[in-house]
Amino acid sequence: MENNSVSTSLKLFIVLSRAYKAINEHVNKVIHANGLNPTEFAVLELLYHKGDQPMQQIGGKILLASGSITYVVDKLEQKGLLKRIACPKDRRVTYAQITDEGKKFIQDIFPEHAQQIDKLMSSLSGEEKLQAIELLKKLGIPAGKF
Amino acid sequence: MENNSVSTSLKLFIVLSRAYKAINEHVNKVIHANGLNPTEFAVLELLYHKGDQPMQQIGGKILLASGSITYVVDKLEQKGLLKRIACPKDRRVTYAQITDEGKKFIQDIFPEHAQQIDKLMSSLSGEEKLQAIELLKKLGIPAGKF
DNA sequence: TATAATAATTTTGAAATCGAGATAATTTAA
DNA sequence: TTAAATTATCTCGATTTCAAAATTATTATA
Repeated sequence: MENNSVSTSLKLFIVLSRAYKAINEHVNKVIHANGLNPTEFAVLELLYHKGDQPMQQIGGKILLASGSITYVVDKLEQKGLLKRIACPKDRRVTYAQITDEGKKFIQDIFPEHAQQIDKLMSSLSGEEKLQAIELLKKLGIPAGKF
Repeated sequence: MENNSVSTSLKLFIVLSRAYKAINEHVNKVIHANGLNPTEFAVLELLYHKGDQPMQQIGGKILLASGSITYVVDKLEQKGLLKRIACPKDRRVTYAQITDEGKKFIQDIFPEHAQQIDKLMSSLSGEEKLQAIELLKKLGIPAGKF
């Protein structure tokens, strides 16, 4: 049974992918219906919940290449949902800052977003969700080692 | 605590996304190093493990728009890893079939692929993996309801 | 049997993402 | 202090994906 661990891992990989994609598909629909794509939403939500961010850090947090950040921030700036702020201490750095309009947008959208996710996860009990969180935490972190 | 369920679900959504992306990032690197992109690999693996598939079904199984299937199948056909077979019973339908070269490719790649996934998941014990599989199964399936 | 509705695939144009290189600013080291 | 290395952002070209429309084939209906 040396093979057993590998096939269990493969199975886990498959159900992980399915679960992620299935849930995301629905979440993305709501975001899209509100005129943003998932990446734009992720950036805006980051700024809303975590405050101003240097462009570069955005890339690290939502896993996006530097060229893509410029693109997404452009889009959001064109829509008036964020603005660029030059850093006074380091002129290489530009901060992205959510605008009042952006805040209003997130405030309008977020409750629906959160509730939809809750609905999509209603097949698990509260206890099961906590179990899943613990297991997935373990799974997510150590991948950096390889 | 009416809010508690929602915030637990949000947390689960976040760790699910992180785990998926973290693992996928590494898996994709190996695939890429072998000259395919993740979508091409998914199509080829599907054909290898499940046999010939009508174009349309491929889209359903790996969650891809019809136009994208044409594109990916073109790519794989150009690389000699699959071929199109006209359906004799319904001339609207085209089957994608893996070639011998394609089979050889998967046979070469798959063990490394599987072992890498096993490594990436080594932070969980066998028992934990089985738990995670059960929980994620529950999570993945019912999303179709919404 | 025609006609209309449905279905499968392809085509097309636009959007999103990446990676590599360019530019500009800062820091380190000689 | 100058030169080299590093860092942050942006630009550009290529790839991948989608959505909508076009094409071709089949099935259902009048």
